[in-house]
Amino acid sequence: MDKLILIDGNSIIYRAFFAMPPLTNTKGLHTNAVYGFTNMLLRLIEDYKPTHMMVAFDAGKITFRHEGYQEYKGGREKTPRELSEQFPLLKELLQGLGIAQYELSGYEADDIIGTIAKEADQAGRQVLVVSGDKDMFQLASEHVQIGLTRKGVTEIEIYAPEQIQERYGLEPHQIIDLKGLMGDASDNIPGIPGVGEKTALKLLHQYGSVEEVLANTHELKGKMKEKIETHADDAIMSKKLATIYREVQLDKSLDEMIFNGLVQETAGPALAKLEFKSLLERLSFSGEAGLEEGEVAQPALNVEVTVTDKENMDELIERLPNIKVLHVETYGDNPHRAEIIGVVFSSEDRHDYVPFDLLLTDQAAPILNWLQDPSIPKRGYDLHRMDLALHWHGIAFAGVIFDVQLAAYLLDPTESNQTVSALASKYGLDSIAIEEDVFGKGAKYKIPDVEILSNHLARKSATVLSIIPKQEKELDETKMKSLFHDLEMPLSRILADMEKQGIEVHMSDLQELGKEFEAQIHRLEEEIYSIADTKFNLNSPKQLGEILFVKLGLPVVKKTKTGFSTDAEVLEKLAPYHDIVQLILQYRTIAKLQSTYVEGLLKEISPKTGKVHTYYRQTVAATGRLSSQFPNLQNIPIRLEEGRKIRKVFVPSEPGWSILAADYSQVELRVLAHISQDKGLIEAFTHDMDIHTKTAMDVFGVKAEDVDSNMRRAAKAVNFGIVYGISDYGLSQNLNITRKEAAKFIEQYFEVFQGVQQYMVDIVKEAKENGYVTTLLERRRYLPEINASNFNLRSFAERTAMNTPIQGTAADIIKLAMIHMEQALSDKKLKSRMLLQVHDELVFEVPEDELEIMKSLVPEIMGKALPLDVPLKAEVSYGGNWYEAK
DNA sequence: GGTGTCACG
DNA sequence: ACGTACGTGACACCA
Repeated sequence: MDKLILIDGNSIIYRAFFAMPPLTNTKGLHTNAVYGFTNMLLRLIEDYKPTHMMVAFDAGKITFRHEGYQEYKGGREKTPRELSEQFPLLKELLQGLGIAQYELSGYEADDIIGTIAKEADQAGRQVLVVSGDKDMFQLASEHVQIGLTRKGVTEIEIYAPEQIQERYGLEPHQIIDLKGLMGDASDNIPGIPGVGEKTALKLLHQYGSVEEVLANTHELKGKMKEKIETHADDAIMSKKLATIYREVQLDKSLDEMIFNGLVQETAGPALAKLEFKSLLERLSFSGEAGLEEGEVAQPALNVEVTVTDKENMDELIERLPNIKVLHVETYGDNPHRAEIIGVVFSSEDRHDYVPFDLLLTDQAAPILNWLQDPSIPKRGYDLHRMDLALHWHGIAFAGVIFDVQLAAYLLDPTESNQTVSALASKYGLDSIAIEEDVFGKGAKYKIPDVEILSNHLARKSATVLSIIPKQEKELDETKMKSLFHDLEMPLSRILADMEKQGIEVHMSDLQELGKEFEAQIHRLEEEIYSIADTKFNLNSPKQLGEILFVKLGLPVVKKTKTGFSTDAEVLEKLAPYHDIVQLILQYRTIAKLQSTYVEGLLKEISPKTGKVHTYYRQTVAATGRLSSQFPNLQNIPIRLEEGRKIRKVFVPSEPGWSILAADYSQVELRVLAHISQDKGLIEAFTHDMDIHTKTAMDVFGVKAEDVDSNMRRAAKAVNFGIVYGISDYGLSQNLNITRKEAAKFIEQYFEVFQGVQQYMVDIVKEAKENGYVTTLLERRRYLPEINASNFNLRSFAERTAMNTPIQGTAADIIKLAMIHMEQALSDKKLKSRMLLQVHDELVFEVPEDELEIMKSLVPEIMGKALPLDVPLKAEVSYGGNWYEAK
């Protein structure tokens, strides 16, 4: 039995546009409407399994309806540019998916649909018309149903004549009479003024049609009669306008609409081009009935996998010289604690899977030697993680030269989905299963049978292998080859070494500190409960809000999505009203220290080493910075004394050694001075002036000795603001002043630092032209929203354009310094070890006899990391623990 | 899993 | 008029 689906393309893309949140691809094209459309399309295909499909579009602006009525569809909002640019995208996608589309000059989509539906109906074929427009109801019949989109777009509601009867008490053909009487504001169809749906329905239930209503006006009375009589012509014309023309001369046959499922070869690339990754993944692996549980549908990808056992291991050993890609499959988020499931060794024509246990047998020794030989180049995806996992299993992995994840990060640092599966889509390669489908997620994680497992891992490894040349080309085109090979790749080795080394935490001291915090927490809790006269969960913002704003009736300063805001900023403002507030602030401070820095840190101490081994992530921060996890050692307290004490438990791992820390002084502002070439800023740093005081002098026009603490504080905030991509609103919030005052500060600042102002203008312009910004070392960040018509999105992108080159260049610089530092330590055969990086600070542990040399070596190397037009300065300090190194 | 809060640069 | 400072990660709630 034939089943036709006819889609009103214009209507659905409109609905989709307004139903979907904004969405742009990396090229800055809006794709939300196409995305919504596609989602709906896939759902339709799944649910209705059509044999024929066609999407109709309006063609041109003037249709035959305008011949009689110029104002038809007048008064409509102009189609937003964000939508109009999506029409060609949709049409191209449909072509790729293998779905017929049709438009005919002078006709609207519904006329085409009406004509086809009529023919199909007469032939007895089942038809589903999909639209967001109720006008389509007039087409309903025994064989023709109308699918009307609901609130969103993916949900559709089916109307057969019975449902229309139920809803309006009308036959489908009477829908045009309804429109004739009540009109349609969105199409500028007038109808009869003052007649809405209710009146129109009443009249139609009585008389049946517009003509009959007009013939019987004598039976009506009052205003109604008058209006209908004076607007009789309008009603007739409106009915005509609402009538779908069903006699269009079509030059398209039913055969051209045959739908045999999506055309895999072209659908993949078309979806990939739009960067619809989730759809790509969904398409490849769903809706294919008949799979056993745990089995994953795999589209054709020529991968043969050999599962290694004792008998055939020698084959693999012989092939080792040909291996191009290595994949170590791990389980667990924290690579220091990850289990290793197995390893794949890939060359173009063969993939060997080795279960990890087998790798630890004597027979596998040559394989281990291969893994540990630094002169043998290794390529793969996330080698950093593999290295750590192997390390804790006693294998000293070496020789990495190309990491696909790291390359993917440089090519688009804002892409959060960098899985091999996502990269396969990006490069239009045969898709591979997503991890969740193979292993299950969370508690349901289960390693599948070796057959499925080895096949999946081999496919992954094969994909990695074919991605490498594509990335090499792209890195070349984007001038990031050197950044990749000379900076990020070597850095990944250094980070892994720092992480393996770890930093010692004095456990019993930390526990002692925990006891002190515990006592304070207890005391504060008691006091707070007694003042509040009730016990409640102090850690629950909801319950706390209830106490403060309902029970105690304190003024509400700020609201969150879910209720009252109780953050520190709010509590500071409430402090004068009630004694309880200060106590809550203290409680919050100590509770944070206790849960995150005492209990949290204790949990992370390795029983094996007595140290914490953080994991630096090199592929998450959009600006090029590192991030730190398990535990995060980049946010250990320092600003408040209570918290700063935590630093005392970070100690050297060998007796007699010291902790030495060196931090860059004002790197970001120095970078800004260099990039902007601002004369005043360069001058200030050349003479190593206190930059905030200098800013205060210039902005407020006073002498150095007349800068008071308030002026310096304001100047400091302005400097921060500049680095963040300043806005008067942001500055006013930070300084607690009015927006006008903030704007005045900014104006004065730019008056003095005109080079900075020019930079801000230029960088935004550059971003708008290129679609991206870069750092000094050519690190790149795309800003697809830089030309958005939405003010917020655009402003955000503009601030990012100002900030990223600054923050990113600072990140480049310290990464360079780390590479130079590691080189120097090894050249000079020093025993000192680099342990931590905190954005602008490096932390070492240093033996007694190297203190002197390190005190001068570290700042020297940091200072020379990258020559700028202003000096770079690093300040060094040391002591028996991290607290004392201040 | 999302939200609020807070620690750092 | 619009309403956010830039970049992260961890913890505790709560549905």
